[in-house]
Amino acid sequence: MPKVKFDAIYKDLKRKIENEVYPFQSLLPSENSMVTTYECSRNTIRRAISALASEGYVQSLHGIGVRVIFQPVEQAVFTMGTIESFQESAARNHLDVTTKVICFMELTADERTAQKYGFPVGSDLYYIQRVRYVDDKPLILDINIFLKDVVKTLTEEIATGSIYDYLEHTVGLSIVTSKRKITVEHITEIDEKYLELSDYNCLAVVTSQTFDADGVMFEYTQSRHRPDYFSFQDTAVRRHSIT
Amino acid sequence: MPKVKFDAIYKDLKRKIENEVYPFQSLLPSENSMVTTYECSRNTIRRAISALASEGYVQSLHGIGVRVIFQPVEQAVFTMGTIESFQESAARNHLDVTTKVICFMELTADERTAQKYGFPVGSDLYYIQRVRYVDDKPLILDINIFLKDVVKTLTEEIATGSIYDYLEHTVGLSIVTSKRKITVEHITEIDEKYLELSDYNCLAVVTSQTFDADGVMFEYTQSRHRPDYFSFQDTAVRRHSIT
DNA sequence: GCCGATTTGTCCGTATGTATC
DNA sequence: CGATACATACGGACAAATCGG
Repeated sequence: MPKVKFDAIYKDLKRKIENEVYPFQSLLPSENSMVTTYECSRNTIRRAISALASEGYVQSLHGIGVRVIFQPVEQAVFTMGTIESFQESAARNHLDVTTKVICFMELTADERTAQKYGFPVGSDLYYIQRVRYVDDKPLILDINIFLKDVVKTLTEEIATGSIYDYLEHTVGLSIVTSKRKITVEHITEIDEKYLELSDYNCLAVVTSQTFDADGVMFEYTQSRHRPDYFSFQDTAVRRHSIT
Repeated sequence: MPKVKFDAIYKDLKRKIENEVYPFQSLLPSENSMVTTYECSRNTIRRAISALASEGYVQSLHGIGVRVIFQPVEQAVFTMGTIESFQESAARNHLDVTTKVICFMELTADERTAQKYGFPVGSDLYYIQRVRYVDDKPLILDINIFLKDVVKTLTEEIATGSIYDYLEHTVGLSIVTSKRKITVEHITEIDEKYLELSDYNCLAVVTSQTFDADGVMFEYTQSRHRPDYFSFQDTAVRRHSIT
């Protein structure tokens, strides 16, 4: 159970929206009424609402109320949205997942490597290539580079499971911010070798840099997705400061 | 000038980070010290900081401070990130932009159309196809569908410019939430006809639904991007509630 | 290992402004 | 105009994490 109040309220509202206790297009109870039902301050209610708004669940309307704009979506086979690991995404969709490590090595960043990935020259790094299978179909080619200083001991066996699980629970690293970029690129020989690309000659590439709680970038990842199973979702809210 | 206090502070900090007054990896002044420099309450400071955090500019570290993790990026030719129009993106990068309308029609949503795009059956719609050129290169094929009730009068001439400008300023519509999905799809005949795709056989497709202030979805857009000029950026922050 | 200073995290109560109806 | 509802802002209180002595 979340012991943080606004988080508990956020989760409660989210659940009620997903279960259509508050259906699409309806208004949530007013902030003031929620203050009494949840026995908290209005600030706390507003924090929960703004979290929902940033996920595209609701929309605040000045002078009117907070409207539900969530609609249950037809989930693509593999959808990325918030910052979650492959394992988490797969689990959310009840999919059978395996991972094969095709390359596991340690290296030191030379000038070119440092420039390309953004690590300091001379850093000790892990370089890992993995193929991700969902229901025995090879869908993703992952290239991970980790800063050895931060992730400490990493083995091929750990890489077969969830590296993030390892980092969060065993090493005790709390992952915080992640910057991502999505592009579409021509396939390479490696892509062709490991992914069953049929007649696609390009694929979706998600590159991301992850920063740990000290603000150091400790991970660079490139996920190369088969187009037919790739989907990325996003909600954007425009600040209505139309000056 | 922003007359909203937290927004002014947000913009000031943002500028200082971009100009490296607060350089990469440094800590911002503590919240309490900013309370005195900006002459405001701590809540107001915290709102500004959290806006910066959600854009990947800074990272709050409990008990330590707020670390700058912004790094000036090599901008791709055309980068999408927040909810901004094609025109705005282009202007931000000082690009020369033209638009050609290749289809402009009105139609009424039948069963199939309504299902496919999420409009109510029987809605009156505008259906528009446009090609976007940047420096005379055809980069994007846009398919827009608008709810006629909301956008009122829309002409081919308006479609040649920025439809959003028209909607915001003339019709007075305040656009608020937008849900997007990014996929990679095979090219169609129309793509081939209008975009110079060289040897790519697929492209990046961004579909989005936009909701107005009343929570009505009034727009469905599919933007089909040439792979070599497509880039989407994103920052995700994980709530550290590792229960 | 403990303590205290610093710093961010959560929460409260209140006041005032502004938009809608 | 008044009632309702969200938006912004203030100031204060206590908790939790970090770090140096």
